[in-house]
Formats: sequence, structure tokens, C-alpha cells
Amino acid sequence: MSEALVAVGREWFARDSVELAPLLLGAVLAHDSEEGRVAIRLSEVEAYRGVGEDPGSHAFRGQTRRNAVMFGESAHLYAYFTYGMHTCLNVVAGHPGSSSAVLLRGGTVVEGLELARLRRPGASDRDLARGPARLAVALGVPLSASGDDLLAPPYALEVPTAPEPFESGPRTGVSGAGGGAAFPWRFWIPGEPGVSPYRRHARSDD
DNA sequence: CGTGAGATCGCCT
DNA sequence: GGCGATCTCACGT
Repeated sequence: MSEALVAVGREWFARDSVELAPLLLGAVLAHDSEEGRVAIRLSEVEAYRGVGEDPGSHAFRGQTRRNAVMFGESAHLYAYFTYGMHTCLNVVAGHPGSSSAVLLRGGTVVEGLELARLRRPGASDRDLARGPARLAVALGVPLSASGDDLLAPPYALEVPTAPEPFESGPRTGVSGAGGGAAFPWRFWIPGEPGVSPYRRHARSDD
């Protein structure tokens, strides 16, 4: 179950987001704060491409204040606020200007379980980081952290030396153009508990 | 376990 | 002014 993990440099992330996304499955992202460390093993991600290529992407219509981080260096954090209350986290992919990213949709807490429970009162252990907004809360990463370099403290990111076996399907929550079978850019590790349950809008036939 | 609706606000047209 | 890369609770099965 537990494979070897290694730290990698920025160039490792500077590839196409659809290629990068499944390679991040099984990676462990840690975040340190005054409260302590929480680390999450990623079990579900989604790839988003750049300007003009991906109708489901925040970058589709070009650079704006919100998505500016997507246009910068790889391995930085792109955090965005949605539905009036939720923060979701992405890892920027590709080279500067490619405006692509990988959304962290779910995972399991592998370190700092007690702290994660405090941050998500009432949630079962399985649900602590299952879903993109839940994952952000469990890690303790706020919206204001957008733009942070994930390759420097207070973060630590390690990836598997051997890629995890994965499955793929339509992206969750992306409706209209950009959703559905034309963009099967959601990737997950089959059988892992940290795979998000929200597929209602996606019309997947898994 | 599944479905459904409300919350709540920044972003973009 | 409309809607979103969502989550939680309520209620029926």
C-alpha cells in the first residue's frame, strides 16, 4: 500500500496538466502551521488546461486577477473561493503562461489526524479530506495562501517513485462545455476511501 | 444510501 | 444579474 515517496524539483511539475494529474495520485502534501502539521495522501485530482483550450477552466477566457497564479510558475498553489463559502486548492502545472493546473479533489489524512479532526468537527475520519473544499479545511490552507510555493515551507510535497494505478472519468461539478465525456480529466485511485462522493452533475457511468 | 434544496459572495457578462 | 471546479442538513427509502 505505501510506496516510496520522493521530493522533486519544479521541472517535474512543468508538464501538461493532464499528464501531471495522475502522477500526483498517491503524493503526500503536508502543511505546517502554528497548530501543527497535517499531511494528506492524494487519492483524487482533476486536470484543467489553459486559455482557449478548456471551457471548464478558470483560465479559459484569459488572465484575470483571480486566476493570475495559474499563469505563473509550476508547483505554486492556486487557491480560489467559490459558492460563497468554499476554498479549493490546485497545483499549477506546465510552464509559465500555459495557465494549467491540477485541482486537489480528495485524499486521506496520513499525519496530524487529531488536528484535522479539530478543523472538521463532526466529520468522520474518512470524510476529513474527501472533497476539494474539505481537503483545504483539513490541511488548514486559507484562500490567502494562493500563490504560495508548494516546494518551500510551510509546505512539503512528495510524489510516488512509481505511479499509482488509476482510473479516469468526467470531471465533477463541471457542467456544459468542458463537462462530460469530452474532458475525462478526473483521476482517482480505485478503492481508496478519499475519493469524493459528489458526482451528481457529472453524469459519469463508472 | 439517495435525492433535494439552501447557503452565500466573488467573478465575469 | 446569474451562476459557480461545493458542502451540509433534512427527509424518504
